[in-house]
Amino acid sequence: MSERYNIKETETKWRKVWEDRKSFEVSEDPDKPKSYVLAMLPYPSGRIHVGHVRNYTLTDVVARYKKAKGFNVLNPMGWDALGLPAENAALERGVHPADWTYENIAQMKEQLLSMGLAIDWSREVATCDASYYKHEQKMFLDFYKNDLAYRKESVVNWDPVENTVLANEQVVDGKGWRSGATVERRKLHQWFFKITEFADELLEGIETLERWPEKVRTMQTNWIGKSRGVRVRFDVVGSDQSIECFSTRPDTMFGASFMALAPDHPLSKELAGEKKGFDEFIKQCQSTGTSEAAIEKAEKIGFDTGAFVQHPLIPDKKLPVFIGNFVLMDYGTGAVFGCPAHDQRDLDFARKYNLPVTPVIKPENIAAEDFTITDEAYTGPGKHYQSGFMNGMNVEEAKQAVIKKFEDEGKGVTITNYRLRDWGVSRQRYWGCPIPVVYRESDGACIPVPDDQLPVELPKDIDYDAPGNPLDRHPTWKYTTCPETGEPAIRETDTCDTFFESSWYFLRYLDPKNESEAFSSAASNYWMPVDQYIGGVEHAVLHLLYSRFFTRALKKCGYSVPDEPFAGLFTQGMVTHQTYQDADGKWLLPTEVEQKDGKWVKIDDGSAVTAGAVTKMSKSKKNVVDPEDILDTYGADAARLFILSDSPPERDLEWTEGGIEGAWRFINKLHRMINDGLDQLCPIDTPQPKEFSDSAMELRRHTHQAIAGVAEKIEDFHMNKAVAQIRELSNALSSFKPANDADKWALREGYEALIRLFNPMMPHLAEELWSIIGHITILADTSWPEHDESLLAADEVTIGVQVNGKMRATITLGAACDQKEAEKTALAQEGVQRAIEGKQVRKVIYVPGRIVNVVAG
RNA sequence: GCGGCUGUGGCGGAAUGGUAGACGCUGCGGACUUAAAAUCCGUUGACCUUAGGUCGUGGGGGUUCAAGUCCCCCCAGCCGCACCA
Repeated sequence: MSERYNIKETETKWRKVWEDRKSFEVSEDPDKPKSYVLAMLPYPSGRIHVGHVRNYTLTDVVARYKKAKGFNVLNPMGWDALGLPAENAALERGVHPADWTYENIAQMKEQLLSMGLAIDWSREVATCDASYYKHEQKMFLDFYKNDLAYRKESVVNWDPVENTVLANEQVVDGKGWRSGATVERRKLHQWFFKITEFADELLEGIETLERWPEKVRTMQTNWIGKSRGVRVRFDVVGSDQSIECFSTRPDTMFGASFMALAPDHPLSKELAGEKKGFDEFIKQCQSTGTSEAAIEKAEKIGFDTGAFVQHPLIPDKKLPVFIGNFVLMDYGTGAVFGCPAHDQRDLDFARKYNLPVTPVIKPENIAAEDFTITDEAYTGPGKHYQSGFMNGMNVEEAKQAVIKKFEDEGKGVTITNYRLRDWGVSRQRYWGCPIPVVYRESDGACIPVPDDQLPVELPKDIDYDAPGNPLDRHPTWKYTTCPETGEPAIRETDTCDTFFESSWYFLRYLDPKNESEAFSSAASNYWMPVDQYIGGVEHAVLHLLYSRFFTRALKKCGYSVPDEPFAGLFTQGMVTHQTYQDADGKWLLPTEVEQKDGKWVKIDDGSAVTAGAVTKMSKSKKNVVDPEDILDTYGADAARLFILSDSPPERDLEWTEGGIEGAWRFINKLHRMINDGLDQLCPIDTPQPKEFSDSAMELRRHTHQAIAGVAEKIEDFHMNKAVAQIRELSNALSSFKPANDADKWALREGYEALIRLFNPMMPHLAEELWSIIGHITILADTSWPEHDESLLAADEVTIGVQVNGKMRATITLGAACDQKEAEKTALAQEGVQRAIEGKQVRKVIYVPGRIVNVVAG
């Protein structure tokens, strides 16, 4: 009997071997195909969570598999180390953000190391190192010089809890994405990146991202929000003012019955500011919440300014001008014309304020006199009528015609409107990358810090005793001189949004020791783009859109990068866990409860516990497990196996004790099976026998099917199915009892394949067993096994026999069996005979290897 | 409201239009043991007393020799976007 598998000792041993041999360190090798496999870099919070374990396990399977398949695999790791939590720790505990961050990195690195990941740690990067953000500052200045970064005063999203500005992408339902505080609007001088310059390219690029999830592509498309339309000028009656409207449906112009301005439209106040009730109305608009629920319920209300605009196409028609709470200043021009017959919102508004409803498009099969609009706007296709020169045209023709008329008469222009806004990057925080510009005191000129003075480093000595940005209060840091004139100057005290760092880190990994430039063209040309990127879907628009902007922006500045940074993207599901509450409703940790006689109780006092919903692991609900405990108790391989085996990677994974124990049992079983079965294997390197028994051939078929199947499943990210097939093969191997030397050869072939197949999932165990069965090489350097195509198909197959589509029997036929014989065999079956009794066989359908269906009636 | 995804045993989940439930978890029975753990063997969709059947992939229609899979119409859950002109 073999000794029990000593997980800790064995796993540590193999990690040491990989480390000593630098198994996963790579360099550019033009003779080998490359594969850049990347996991989203973690924020160094101090401890890894199960979501990280899932992310890195998936990445590791791909990396190890690709390596075995002969690719030169780059699989790096680093730390997204700038950001708010470090400053909060500083505030709460008085530790310096840098110290806190580097300690966390050290701790988390230990934890990651214990997972046995095939990472090239020589390329490790921490974004808070000046050696990292130095290059970032250079990029900032390159953007500035190429007109991709600019500074302007603008209304910004101010998070009152984090005391900083947020980008539009970071505001969710009117609340800060991290703090949850209701965002305020403030006017500040801010730095922006001109992401809108690439709006069209970013949109078109989405088409090329064939290996991205459809969901993410849709989200980005919606976020960019392109719409084609026309901007039309309406002259205000009795004034020399005019108002511009954006419309995607200018063809409905003849049905226009009012105009609505945004409450904060400059003309709103000018046209109606003196009117009674104006101030109250504006106040009412502002008090409407921005939450989904508030918008859903918010009634469309308007305020009649009393002013009119001239209809641009109908000389004697004037439209009343309202201020509408539903009109957004941020979108289009902040003014819309209302065509109630063909827009539901306009119809609701028109009914409320008794405005005319004039239909101008009707379905073709209805006569004009029979077509009326009651409480539902008509938005379908049809022909125009009551529309002057557009009469008889369909929607598309009418659009063309009216746009041409506007353009000819100089009343309007075709424009493309985007929802996407430029990316505001200024943050009033200390723990970020300093924006490398100074402002000359004499004239306020904005002067870039010259390259040779980079990096602009953060000062070490800061205090958090007062609210606000410590950089701004620092006694000396911001006082400097103008690099051009030597006059006194003030440094920019805003730092960059931390999404800056994550927008290009995958390029720094390519060349992390390079001091003179962010990365060399040679490295970029060899490794880029990332072949497989893996991470959470929560970055669908933020990080993933910013990175796509970055490659384009860098390219424009002369850097050697492809347009698209990530050729393949995989978004993993969340890790969930059951929740537990005690009698008082207090949340309990999974480690505080146990199941006794089918009921959940508290371990310390046996009191009753309510087991609740299975939800995403969260600290507030305490339904978390600490990966370190798991790695410590069951080892890395068991944790990795469980994470891969239960759920498809794109779906949510429920973490269960039973699941991790099941994985652990399988690992022990494999170890036992091979240790106990060593004497049933032929010696290593025995030549292949010429003859095999039927049972050995069957075993070999299992083996070769698994080799082909597992590879295919890993490539398709069906890791759960790959694990299932590995288990099937192991079942086949463990029940095989060799009776002769050829059998022993077949069994060794199976074991060797098995070990190589599960190596990407359980690399420690795989190395151990590989060595136990006699190899002196290591698996990390061993190629993927090759399958023999001729062994995949069986000589005989068992197929079902249906009568009128219902299963009645199964028969075993030779692989080459023809229709006639199949028919004969099928009809001879007792069950088939019973089913066709008294009926006439009309037809027999035979699909070789699949089915026989007897049609009788 | 718009867009997307999902719906299969007690549970997680498998099924190029062709034997529904692979693989695993749980449960049940048994072996080993003084006993337990571990391990091993058997069994585990529902219903009909059995031979053998019947029913079963959220619901309803349809196409087909054959539908979990394709088409149409619903329902439920999750996610994203949203007064977007």
